[in-house]
Amino acid sequence: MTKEVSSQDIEAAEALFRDFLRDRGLKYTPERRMLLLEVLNTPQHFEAEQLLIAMRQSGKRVAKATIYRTLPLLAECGIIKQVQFEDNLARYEPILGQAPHDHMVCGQCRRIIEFDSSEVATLRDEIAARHRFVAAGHRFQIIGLCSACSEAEGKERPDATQVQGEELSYEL
Amino acid sequence: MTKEVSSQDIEAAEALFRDFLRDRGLKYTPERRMLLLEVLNTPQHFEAEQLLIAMRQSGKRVAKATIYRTLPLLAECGIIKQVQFEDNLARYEPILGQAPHDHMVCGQCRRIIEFDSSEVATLRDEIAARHRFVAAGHRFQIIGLCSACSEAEGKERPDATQVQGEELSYEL
DNA sequence: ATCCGTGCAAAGTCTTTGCAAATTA
DNA sequence: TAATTTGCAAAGACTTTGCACGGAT
Repeated sequence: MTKEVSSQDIEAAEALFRDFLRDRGLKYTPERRMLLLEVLNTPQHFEAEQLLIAMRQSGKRVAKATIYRTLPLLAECGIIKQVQFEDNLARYEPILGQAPHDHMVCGQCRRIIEFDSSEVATLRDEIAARHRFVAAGHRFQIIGLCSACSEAEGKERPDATQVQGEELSYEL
Repeated sequence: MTKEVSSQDIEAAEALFRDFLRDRGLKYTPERRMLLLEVLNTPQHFEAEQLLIAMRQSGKRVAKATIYRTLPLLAECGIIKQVQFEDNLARYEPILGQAPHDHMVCGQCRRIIEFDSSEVATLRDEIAARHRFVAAGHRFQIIGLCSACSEAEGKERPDATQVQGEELSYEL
């Protein structure tokens, strides 16, 4: 279930990032490139720490400070996006070729299910318009119980394998 | 523009909190009572620090640790609710007699506008059902520009007074 | 050559925790 | 009386920052 990233996507991302940096008088350093590649390889949400560990395992060494300094840049140029869950922790997710989506979080097993956000965006724009507000984006999250947990109601936590359907789901 | 809290509301809240505590073998201490009252008096969002300062000004002294320990209790019994904005800071808002609402945040002036969340809840339930997910709640936020800021586009930050309409709005 | 970036460690924020003394039920 | 709370300070988790050296244009 690993998200595939084509070499085309990688090139596009690199071009995007490089141009973004150049336009601001910033440099495309090996560290930034390594981070970009690592991020593109990350199937889902991640936080600074996880990225650091993953990189160490592939022998790519960067200081944590560099990660903290680079993530905002990647977010600003639209390669990744910050997402918030209950724990107030800075998480990010790659969004480059991804269709806009929001998340459903199971309060029991912490499983996260993504769903297309177009309807939400439509409603968002309607509501915003009513208040003479110009919507640029939104943050939406449904909290509840996934099918497995609502069926198990009261029983022990079902293990992840028994519920993997065709749905894109993963854990916090 | 201060939200009025009737003595009835206060009594109801106290009863709620007291019962909640009793049911769990916890005690209704003067500190918890002071915090409850202070929270009910807070018109909008607040964070631990603000609460502490507000209380000091009214001569009510409690340790910050007590605040951090009490807020989750008030949230658990439905008197307040945690809300998240961009900065990953623990904010809360009183929700006792309030109609469910979500927020619109102006990325320019940080003004926050509340809006009824019933439509969002409806859409949420539809989406959840499609994924065999049982929705218990949601977190929704529209990010964009408020009317004042979108008109001022590119100019300096409009000051809060010039845009106070009938809308409930306040700042982060 | 100049300005930017990295690493490292120190400093910051916000939040949680350990403990002894003080309270509540 | 027995168990919970509080206040205080120390500890924690996560993030930011200062600085000297190294690297990019």
